[in-house]
Amino acid sequence: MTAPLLVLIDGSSYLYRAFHALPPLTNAAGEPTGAMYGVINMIKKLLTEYKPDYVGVIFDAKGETFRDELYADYKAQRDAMPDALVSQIEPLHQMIQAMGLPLLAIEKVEADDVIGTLTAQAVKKKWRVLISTGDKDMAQLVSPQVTLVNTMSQTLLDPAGVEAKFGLPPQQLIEYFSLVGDSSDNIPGVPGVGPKTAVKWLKEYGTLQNLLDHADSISGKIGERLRTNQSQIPLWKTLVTIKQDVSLPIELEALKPQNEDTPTLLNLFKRFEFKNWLPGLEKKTSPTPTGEHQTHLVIQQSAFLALLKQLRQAKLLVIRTYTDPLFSSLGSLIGLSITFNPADTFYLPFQHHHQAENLDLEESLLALKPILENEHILKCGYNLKNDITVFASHHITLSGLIYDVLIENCLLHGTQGRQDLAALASRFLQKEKIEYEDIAGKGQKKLSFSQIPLAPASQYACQETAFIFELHHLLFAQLDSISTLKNVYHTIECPLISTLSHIERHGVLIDRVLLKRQSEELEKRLREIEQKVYASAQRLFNLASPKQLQEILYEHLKLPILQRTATGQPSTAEEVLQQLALDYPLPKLILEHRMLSKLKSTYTDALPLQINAVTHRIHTSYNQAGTSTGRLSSSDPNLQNIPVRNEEGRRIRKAFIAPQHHLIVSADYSQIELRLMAHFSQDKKLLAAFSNGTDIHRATAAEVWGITEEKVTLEQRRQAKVINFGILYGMSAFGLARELSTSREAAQTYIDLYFKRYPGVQDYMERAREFVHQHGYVETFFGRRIYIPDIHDRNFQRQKAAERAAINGPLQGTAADIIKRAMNSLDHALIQQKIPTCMIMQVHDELVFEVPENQLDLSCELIRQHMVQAIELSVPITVEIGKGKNWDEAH
DNA sequence: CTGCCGACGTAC
DNA sequence: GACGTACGTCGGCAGT
Repeated sequence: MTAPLLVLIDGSSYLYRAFHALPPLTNAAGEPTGAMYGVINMIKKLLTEYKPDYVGVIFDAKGETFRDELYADYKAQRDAMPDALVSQIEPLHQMIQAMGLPLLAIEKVEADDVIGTLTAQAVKKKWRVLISTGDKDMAQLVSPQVTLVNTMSQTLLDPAGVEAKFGLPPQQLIEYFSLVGDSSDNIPGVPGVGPKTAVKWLKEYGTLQNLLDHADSISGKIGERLRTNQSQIPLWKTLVTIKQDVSLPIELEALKPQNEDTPTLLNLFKRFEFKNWLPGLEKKTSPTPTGEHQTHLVIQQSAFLALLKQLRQAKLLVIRTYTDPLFSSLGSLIGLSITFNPADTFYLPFQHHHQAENLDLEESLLALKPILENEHILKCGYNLKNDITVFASHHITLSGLIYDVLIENCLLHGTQGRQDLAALASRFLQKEKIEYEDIAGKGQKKLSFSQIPLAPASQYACQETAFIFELHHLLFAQLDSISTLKNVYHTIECPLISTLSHIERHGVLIDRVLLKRQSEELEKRLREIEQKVYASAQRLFNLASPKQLQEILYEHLKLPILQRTATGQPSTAEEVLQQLALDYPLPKLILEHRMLSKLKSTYTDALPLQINAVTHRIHTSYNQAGTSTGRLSSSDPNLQNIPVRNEEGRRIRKAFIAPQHHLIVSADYSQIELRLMAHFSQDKKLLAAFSNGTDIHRATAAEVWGITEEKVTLEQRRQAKVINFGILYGMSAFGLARELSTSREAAQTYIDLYFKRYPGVQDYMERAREFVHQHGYVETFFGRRIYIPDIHDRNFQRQKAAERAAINGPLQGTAADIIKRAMNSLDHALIQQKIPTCMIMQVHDELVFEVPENQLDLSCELIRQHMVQAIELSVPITVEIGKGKNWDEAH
């Protein structure tokens, strides 16, 4: 029987070498991956070649070690680790652990000393040891039982090898390095003494001590050097000696390789796109088990009753409703899938077209209602807002709403990539979901859910529910480990789900007739402009086509090309046409046409088509998981980009009306992001300006131009406003210059002056940049993370853009958190106090309400209070409230 | 006919 | 190249 083999891998040394030796690979998301790849590749080779009985992968832990304490300059020559390397450490550790390999990173102990100690312990047990490192210092550990291997250069070092390489046996290497020094650790040794001299001396005198005892007899300049440095040599010796007796929190026997955690490893390899290793792993994970969970199609009354019994005892129910897309969330329930353990999933058909096989909808819902409304039975789902709305239309208030895997994923992993259930299942469970198209078909003959035969429908629904259960299990464990995110989930996002459902369901009343009239008027004006344009250009063409317009302007009429689009085409964007309009007549007409056709196509024509036939209202959809910063987005239709900035556009808002005896109330946070900048930066001047309640743009103008506030002209105030907005977005001199139509130099002067007056703001920006480089995300006041993966992009411009996103992120994100908190507490208060005021829209820093006339003052006061109380900052929060018969008047 | 992308424009 | 976050419409083009 041969002695057990222990392989010790110097992870830090390889990580560093791989990072510098390999090309800077990244994945599609821009995360650097090269060093991880190199290290894992090396480990795999090593394992295949030596098949060790025990393995340890050792890394330096963060922080100082005894060597730093002994010698302040230890490794002082080394640059700070580059971000692109730092970011690879954590995932690399995860991979190694997922491979089942024991990983050691022990605080205050260097990897070398851990390796030395483990080696000594193994030698005592008569094990064989193979140390895999790129570091030549380790040669001092070599003995008949201990061999060194440099896996990158494929060289082995046994005692004979050491002798051949250094000219000395391993046991003399410590004294050798004490004399020669080690430039990679910033240990100088004796200046002037290199390998040759050191070997000569040690051969002649045997030991370092004997050499020092005879230091006087060494002649020449080199002898003098030895004598002057004599006192330092013991320190060098301590520093270069690898310790073999540190105390370790682990036994040698614990270094047995464990089973590989294939799913986790597969996740990591997928994320970092280590594609050549995926096939091997995928073979190991069992193929998608459609039969893994038992699906129960519940059509018998007896089966339904038995299920009810089990549901009542459940702690957590995963549910998912199915409706026909035509009626969407306001429509009625076609079926319901439900599970309390992923091994058994149930599908309850209510309105499928095979009528004989449906459960009775009314009767079943009546029986399910107490369970669905029971707050103590927690509910879990995917995009629960939809399910809440469906149940609400059946007079069921889904309660005990805790877990939405869509939102869990969004908080934990950001909004990158697809977030649909199929994508999450593939990404986190390595399971492929049945495509909806596979059961419903596509194109013309696409079936609505109620038309799909019962068997595939229930198979599909049960699989989804089982996946949601498993995803929740996985994602919640992650969420649970990050208390700040868990807090954001429970205090902000989770209550917001039902708040949004309320807003969407209530909808907004629209004056259809007014929009119709506006469309007709716009149509007329557009025709007139078109005729003029065709006359002027001497051609007929499609004004709405940038391509055709570009041909007319730049080829036919030969106007100067002032700017090009991202793809290199001559631009016809507004800004460019504004310029051209100064010298030519046509661009001005086109601009007017652009504005009017935008209004018509996007608003006056499109909005009426979105009016619900039953409620006569528009029911937008708010997406809670759609933006990186935590803002909501709105779609179908988007009510967050209704025009307001010019009179022409504002007419659209006149069509957003209150019903009889009601008014529209609009409440918006005043300068919320600049106030947050004041709070985050704690800049004295900015704090003071807000505390004094002065006009912030006027105050900024006064600071930048060095005048008193009274002397600020309207033009200066306007420019200061542009500067303030630019600051929030990290705008450059170039951007500011363009915005103010001034020179780059002048803009740079403004920026310099701004930072001089508000130094705290500059500090804030620098802190944000630093934070994002270190963590890959930034945080809001309440602890939400805004993930900025581009910060690791090798493309300089993208990295700069990522820094700007990092500056803006905490401001935009905290503002989003604040208004969400206000929405939740208002929604709750209005329901609790049975006030018939309804929240009907959110536009980032504005909330819009429909208020009965007789409740006006009370409601406005309530709204203001809840909005103001949503956060406590170093500066006051102010809310501006307007009222009117329509949204335009309410401003 | 359908789906995707670029260009443009609207909001905060 | 140069200002952060969204969504909708249109034309154009490649595919069915």
